[in-house]
Amino acid sequence: MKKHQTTVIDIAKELKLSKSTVSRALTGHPHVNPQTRQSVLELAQKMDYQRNVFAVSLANNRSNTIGVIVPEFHFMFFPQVILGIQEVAKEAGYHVLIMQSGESYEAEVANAKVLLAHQVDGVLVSLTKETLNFDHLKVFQRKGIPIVFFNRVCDDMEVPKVVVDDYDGAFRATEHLIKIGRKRIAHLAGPHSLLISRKRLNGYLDALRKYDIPIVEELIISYDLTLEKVAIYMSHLLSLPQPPDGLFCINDPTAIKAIQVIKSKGFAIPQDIAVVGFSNDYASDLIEPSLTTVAQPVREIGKTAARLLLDQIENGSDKPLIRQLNTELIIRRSTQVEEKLWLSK
Amino acid sequence: MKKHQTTVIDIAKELKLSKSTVSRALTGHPHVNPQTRQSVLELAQKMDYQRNVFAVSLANNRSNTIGVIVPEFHFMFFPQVILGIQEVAKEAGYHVLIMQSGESYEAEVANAKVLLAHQVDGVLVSLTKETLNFDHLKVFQRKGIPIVFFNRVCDDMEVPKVVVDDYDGAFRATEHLIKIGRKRIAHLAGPHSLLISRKRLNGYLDALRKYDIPIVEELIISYDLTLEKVAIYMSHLLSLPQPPDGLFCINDPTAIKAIQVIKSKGFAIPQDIAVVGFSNDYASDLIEPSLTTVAQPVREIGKTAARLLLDQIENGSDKPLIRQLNTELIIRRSTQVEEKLWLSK
DNA sequence: CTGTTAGCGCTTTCAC
DNA sequence: GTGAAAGCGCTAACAG
Repeated sequence: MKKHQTTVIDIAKELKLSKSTVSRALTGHPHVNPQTRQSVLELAQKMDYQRNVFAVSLANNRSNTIGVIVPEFHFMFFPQVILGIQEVAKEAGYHVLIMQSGESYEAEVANAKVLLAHQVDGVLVSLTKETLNFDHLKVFQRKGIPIVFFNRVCDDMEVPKVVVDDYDGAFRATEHLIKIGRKRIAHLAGPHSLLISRKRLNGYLDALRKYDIPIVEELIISYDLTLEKVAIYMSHLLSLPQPPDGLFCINDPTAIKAIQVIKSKGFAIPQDIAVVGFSNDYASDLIEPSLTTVAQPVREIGKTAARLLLDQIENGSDKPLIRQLNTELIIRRSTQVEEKLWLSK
Repeated sequence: MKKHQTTVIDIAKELKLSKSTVSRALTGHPHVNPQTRQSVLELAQKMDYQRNVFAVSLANNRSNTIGVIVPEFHFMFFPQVILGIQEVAKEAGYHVLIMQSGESYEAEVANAKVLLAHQVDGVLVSLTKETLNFDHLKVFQRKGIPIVFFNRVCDDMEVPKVVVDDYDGAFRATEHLIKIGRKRIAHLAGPHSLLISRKRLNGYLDALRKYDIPIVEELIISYDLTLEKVAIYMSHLLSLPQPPDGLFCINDPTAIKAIQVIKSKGFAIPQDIAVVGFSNDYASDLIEPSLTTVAQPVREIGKTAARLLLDQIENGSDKPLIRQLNTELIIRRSTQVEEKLWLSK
């Protein structure tokens, strides 16, 4: 059974003070007799006193809490971003409420409601791949609760966003494949609903255009990020009369899965087909061959987004600026012939 | 700027009702005119009305929220467990507050305070590797707030716990190494502070004893799970006059790191040294050679822990039972000679 | 420096 | 079926 929790009144009675004084002592208000404060603090400690945030929030009409909504927890990307968010939030004295939507639009809507009900002072959100309607997020705007998007951003809303330069990353990844002599470069793209899919696709296309490589429709496959399907698409690509000699994947999990399929079909990487991913996942350096990929400053994304949000909360600045972080192409063995490897050591 | 949020009073005024009636209509109280309820619900919808959980919790003295404290987010284990927790909690109508301690005892203490302040109805906790004092958690008990440990459990407190059979898993992992003919089996163990380290160590020791393999002190290295150190320990082991021919690691990240070191030193896996991990991490099937490991029912751990907690919260049952889930030995190439591989296909 | 008072938004008796 | 009033625990003027 839940027992009675000790309140300021309990402490006040015990010390024959008023609850206001106790409250002041506890919150570190300046005009309190050091003696008084001392005894209040001690007694509070002894009685397991714990400020009831609900009462505080109710009284202050602010919760000192920010909410985070991410689409999934299946790979390391979002957990890492959250680490960055927590770091900044903690420093500023904010709690973080983490919600995870499991890539479901409905869950995202529900999560938004929960955060709203918890009176968060602001929200950081990365959309699910299903999200096409944004009413549940516009509610925050209407209520004047700052919102910042990161990674999977919403194009329809004029709020700050933190992204990496997906276009540029994809461009350079593709350019790298071209520079090592690949001519038939396939692209396993993400769903069109996600802006990042479209930006990465554009980077890929423009790189081909720049180097006058023909764009072959059948080499571009857009899919819903359900990893199981990668095997199907890769088998298809590899069984084409002219299979690709290069492959750029929307993200690392996709690329890693693709590598497994390619190897199982007896193709050599990178000799027959060179592969590039996107994200620099934990596993990309572990597989054989290690994966060339576009690294994102993951933790920095979280920190930047959190800073932007806190800035809005505390200073009310709300220019809908887009903070674009840089990516870095990390070249590993999936695009590197052996000789170069020796040279670089 | 945060704007005025719509309250029951706003709705009441608009509809010329009392706030009590509005409240009753909103909460689904039986004695309300269906007509009235209908109009209240509609207006609430239209006005973006959102129940203020703080006010509700304050009035009800319960939050319908459970807290979760995990040591880290660096690998997939805890995020996956949380998925299981959320699944069960959601179904029962509870919110989940996720806190992450970054393996720091101090952060864990702070996290416990936050949860306390948020009036959680119960807590699920997995300890940091630093945690040796449990006062911050005993506070929950004193306040009558149910607590359930999982994975990294506390031996000092009489509360329900959810673990996997670490001893048995370690025993079978070691036995497997013995059965493929290994005689000098090293063990990279976790810190003694963690019960799971001790249990896995015991499983390892007992397996050796059962098969009359001498226990060699110099082959057993206990470390603090700081992955960077694995290289040092492995180099040491491999440079012994008689290097080990088998290796059992406390967890998969350790084993994966060990494999990289072993390969870089020119030893063959599994011919020179066979390796077994623990957890069946996402990456264990991706590395070369793929890692034999002890799989844990990760999501099930979360679900079981959540169910145990909800049971305590709602029915007050609080037998300090220990729920032990089974592990499964997954044999992969890090302990398998090539021939067998062909046979099994 | 400290006490008094009102009120945050909601639920919940107790009347009618 | 609905309203009035009290109270959850805390903060924040306003007096003194």
